[in-house]
Order: sequence, then C-alpha cells, then structure tokens
Amino acid sequence: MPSAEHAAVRRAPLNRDQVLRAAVALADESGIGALSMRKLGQALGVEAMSLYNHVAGKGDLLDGMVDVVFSEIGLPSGDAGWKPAMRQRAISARAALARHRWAIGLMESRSSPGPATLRHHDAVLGCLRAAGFSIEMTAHAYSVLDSYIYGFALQEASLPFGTAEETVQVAQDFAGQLPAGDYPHLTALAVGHVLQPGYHYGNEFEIGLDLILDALERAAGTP
Amino acid sequence: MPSAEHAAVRRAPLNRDQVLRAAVALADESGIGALSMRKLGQALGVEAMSLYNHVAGKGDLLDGMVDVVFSEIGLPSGDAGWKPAMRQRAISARAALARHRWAIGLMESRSSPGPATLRHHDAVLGCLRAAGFSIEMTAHAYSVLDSYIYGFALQEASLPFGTAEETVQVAQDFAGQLPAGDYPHLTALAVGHVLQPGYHYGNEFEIGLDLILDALERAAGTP
DNA sequence: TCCTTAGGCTTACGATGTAAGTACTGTACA
DNA sequence: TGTACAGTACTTACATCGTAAGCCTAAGGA
Repeated sequence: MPSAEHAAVRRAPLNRDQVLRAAVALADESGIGALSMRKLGQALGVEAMSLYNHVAGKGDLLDGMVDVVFSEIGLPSGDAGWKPAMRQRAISARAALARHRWAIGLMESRSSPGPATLRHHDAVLGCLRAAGFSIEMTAHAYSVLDSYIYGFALQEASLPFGTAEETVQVAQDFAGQLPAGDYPHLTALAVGHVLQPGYHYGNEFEIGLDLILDALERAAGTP
Repeated sequence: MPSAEHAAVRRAPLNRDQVLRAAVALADESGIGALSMRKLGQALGVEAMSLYNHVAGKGDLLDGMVDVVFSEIGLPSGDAGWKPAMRQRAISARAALARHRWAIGLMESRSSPGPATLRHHDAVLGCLRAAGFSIEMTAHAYSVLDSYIYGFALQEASLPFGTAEETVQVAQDFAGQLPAGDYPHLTALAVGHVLQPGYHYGNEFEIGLDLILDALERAAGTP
C-alpha cells in the first residue's frame, strides 16, 4: 500500500538548477527575508530537508542565487571598443541588480564566487586588456566601475520608494513631518528636485556612468 | 529577602545609547550574524527582553546602529572649497564603513535614516550648494560620490581577505586550484598585480575618488 | 500614604537551519 | 533473476532566534 501510493505521486527528481531558480523567484516576489528552507521546499512541493540533496546548506543556496544573477548580466563584447562595451555591461548589471533587489545585500556576506561570476569578471578584464589598458589601469577601471555599479544598486535598493507615486508620498511625508528647519538642504532638494514632475532616481545612473567612462578615457589616453 | 538582594545588585539603568554602542561593538568583533538580542543582553548583563525598554525591536536596533556609524563620519567643512571637503568626507566615510564591515550590508535592508544620517546628508548637500553647484548638479555629484563610496565599501567588505598575508593565501589558492585556462585574465591579474609586493586593494579608493572629483570639477565648470 | 511609571525578569510561542536516521526507487552487476 | 548500491525524499528532533504577555520592585509625585 505505501509503496504504491508513493510511486503514484512520484515526480521527476529536482536538481540544483531548479532549486536555485525557485529560490530566486521566491526572493524576487517576497523578499530575501521570506526565503526559508521550508518555504522554498513548499514552493517546490518538497520537504525542507530534501533540498539538502542539491545544496550544501543555506550558504551554498545564497551563493548559487548570486551566481544566477551574475549569469543574467550580458558579457561585454569588445568589437565596438571598450567604452560602449563597458557602458552596455554596466547598464545590464544595474538592470539585473534592480530586477533582484535582494542580490546586492547578499554580496556583502557571501564571498565564494560561482562560475558565472568568475566568467563575468574575466570577460570584463579581457575587454579592457584587449583595448590596450595596462594591468594597473585595468585594475583601476575595474575598481571604479564596479564600485559605482554596486553602490548605485545599493542606493536604489535602499530607497524607500520604487514608483513615482511612492516617491511623491515619501518626499512629502519627509518634507512635512520633519522639524522644519533642521535639514534645510535636504528639504530644498526634496522640494526643488525630487518632487519635480518626471523625476526618477534611476536616471542618475547613466549620468554618473558617463562621467566615469569619460574620465577613464582621459586617464588611459586610449582613443 | 528578594528585595534586599535585588537592591544590592541593582545597577544604573541602561539607555538607548549604551545599547546601540554595545551592539556596534558586538557586531564589530563577532560579525552581524552573531548579534542576537540574547547575546546583546548578555554582553550588557541583562536579559534579552529588557532591551525592549530601549529599542522598539531588532529593526530599530539595526537602524540605530547604522546611525551610529554615520555619526562617526566627519562632516564636510566648506572653508577650503568643495573639492577637498568632499575628498576628506569620502575618506572619512570609507574609514567608518571599513571599521564596521557589517554596516554596508545593513544599508540595503534598513530604510529609515536616523538623525546623524540626515545631518550628514544635509551637510554634504549644503557644502555643494554653497560652492555654487546648481540643484541638478548637486544631485548628480551626490549620487556619483555616494554610489562610489558605498560600492567601494561593499567590495572591500566582501573581499575574502583583509590582511596582506590573507591576500597572498587567497590569490594563490585561486590561481592554483582553478581549471587553469578557464579564467585567463583573472589569473593574470592575480599573478601580475594582486600578488605583487605591497598590493592593498584599499589603495584603489583614492585613485577612483580623485578620478570622479576631477570629472565633477570639469562638469560643473567650478574652479 | 498610595499610585503611577520605568525598567528589569520569566515564561512561552512560532519560525528557522540543520543533524541524524529511515524508506523507497531505479540501476549495475552477479 | 536476484542483490547490492546510490540517489532522493521523508520524519523527527534540537538549539537558537525575535518577541508577545505578564509580573515584580524601586523611585517619585500626589
């Protein structure tokens, strides 16, 4: 009796990839705080402990999730020169990190990169070297660009608003409810800039990116 | 009997500040993962639930800790011009975030800034405005600089090595144990740059910072 | 004097990660 | 054909976590 019943219900076995993808989906819709082994198992129709056949533990799961995000970032193709390649790759990276807001918070705690992450970094370095950057200059460019991308993603993720209406709501609350004169420049920025129609913080990304890319071009002396 | 015993043992009551400082100290030495209400209570010689007389919950505790870190960042003084002021403030911010490696990871999840945080941001904006930056240009400068600072701190915090010896160890492990030809540029960078004597990733900070500051100066047309 | 309040303490609950052990299945080999 | 084994899932159990609820005592104002 028990064997027959079990046999009837049996599905195709899970694999690591399905587990990671389900974890990413769960974190996307409910936040990283809602991602527990039990809930992830539930989403996959499986008990929590069964997941341990495919990931070594929660740490390994998180590492794998970060690697999934990196795998979504387009690799730079050096054909059109390093500058457009880096530009497009930065935009793709920000988009991936904005799609998965939890990812940037994981990067601080997780420090064992997966294959997609390594491939990504290797491709970026290769693109810069191929364009004639010295080793030192490559390291500098890599450091500024990645710091900027991650930092921007971090700020975007920690903004208390995503949509334009939320922005207005938050900025108004802020301007209205604080001790009026305590933070004059902050309130002036809120009123005179953030609350202007059409404002969206994400627009800042490419402005700063181009500033940095131009500066790198000048510093490298590379056309 | 009980009253006498309690009276004899009684200490000066806690306050929010002591709780926050102890939490920061605990996180500094054992990592943010080791910070639980029970362990924090233990460090203060108090039961976990007593902490709830001084913080509203763990979220409030974390918010307060982030604010403590911001309070350690030196405010910009505009006397010598915006550029040295921004430079020194960026260096001070990175130092604070490096002293408290857990802080950058909290910024993603916590989104209600404390008074020190607001004061800091207000001072930065004020410095730029006083130097003649337009509102838009102020917003741009603010966004690039903070993104860079936070992103750099994030990368620094997620590096698997802090000391020079650890760097060598990790880089050697990395170069030696990976499928040799899979990530050629990454291994080349490790061997030809990271493993060179005197290398320290933190040195990159000021290089990128000056790149950005120069670019801002040019963009703003401000001497 | 009594009453309020502040700041501790105890107990208890549900959720979490995971160690340990069990049961079933399909495959490899005798 | 039978048998051993490896893979995958399940069950149970435990320590730890945040925190709700309620109690006790000392200090201070009425």
